[in-house]
Amino acid sequence: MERNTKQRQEIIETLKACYDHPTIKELYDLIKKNHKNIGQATIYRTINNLVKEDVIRRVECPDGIHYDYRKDHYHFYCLKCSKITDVFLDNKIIDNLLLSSNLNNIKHVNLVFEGICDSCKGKSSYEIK
Amino acid sequence: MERNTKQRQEIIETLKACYDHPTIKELYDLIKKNHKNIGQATIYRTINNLVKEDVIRRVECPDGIHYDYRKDHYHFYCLKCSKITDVFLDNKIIDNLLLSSNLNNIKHVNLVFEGICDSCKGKSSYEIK
DNA sequence: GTCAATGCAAATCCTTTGCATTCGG
DNA sequence: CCGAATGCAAAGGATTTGCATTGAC
Repeated sequence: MERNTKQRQEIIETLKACYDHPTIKELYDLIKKNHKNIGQATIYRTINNLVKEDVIRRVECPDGIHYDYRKDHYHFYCLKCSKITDVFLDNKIIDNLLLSSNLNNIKHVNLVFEGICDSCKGKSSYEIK
Repeated sequence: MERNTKQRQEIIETLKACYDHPTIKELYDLIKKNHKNIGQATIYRTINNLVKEDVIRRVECPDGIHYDYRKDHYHFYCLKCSKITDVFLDNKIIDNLLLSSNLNNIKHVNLVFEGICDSCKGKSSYEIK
């Protein structure tokens, strides 16, 4: 169905090579380096398609939407420095969660732990960004 | 610290009376009915303050940010009709989740189950909005 | 009386759309 | 070739900001 264009390939490859959960703007800036006349409408359209096709994942955070190529884990968001880190959970834990929710037909569990990361822990007064 | 202004009261009361997770625009339209010259900048500023003060909660969904006055539960989002419903989970389940995440200093767990709701279940071809 | 909060308008930022052109199948 | 995807520019929304004024304390 979807055409395997240069742009689509580049977007997927860039996100795959990227372990730090870029926003769409960050992704656009990264891709611009290699492919300098890609249009931002292409990024928006392609990213939205990839999410619908379940090729990539949206990570919904307090500071906006980030994207992740990998889909086998969940996330931690630091309320102080906004850093996102991967959280790997046992399947059994998620099964338990689904079981006790009494829901069915769940396609995806959007799970973000929010708190203060270790390196921010020691620092003085924090402000939620 | 924060002044208890008419506008702030009205925003809190409106959200408290509201069980359907409004977006900021929906909240603005609701409040306009009673308080017709409130400025939208006030809504934005106040809502953001209330989130920081942990008085209200952001609900991050595929179709954008919704707000909830109540904080004792989680959410289900229907990928077909975009309806949000409350999901109550036993504290033990969340404790387990936190325990197996190996994280500490977690202030809040943002948890949204995404899937197809019962009333959309029967319907034909669905498209993720 | 003071200063934080408000209302208004403008500015800014983010995302989508229209359309002519390109290019994958 | 054909039609879906692209690039560009403009439109459309959403959110923030500057500033004079108001009102909570």
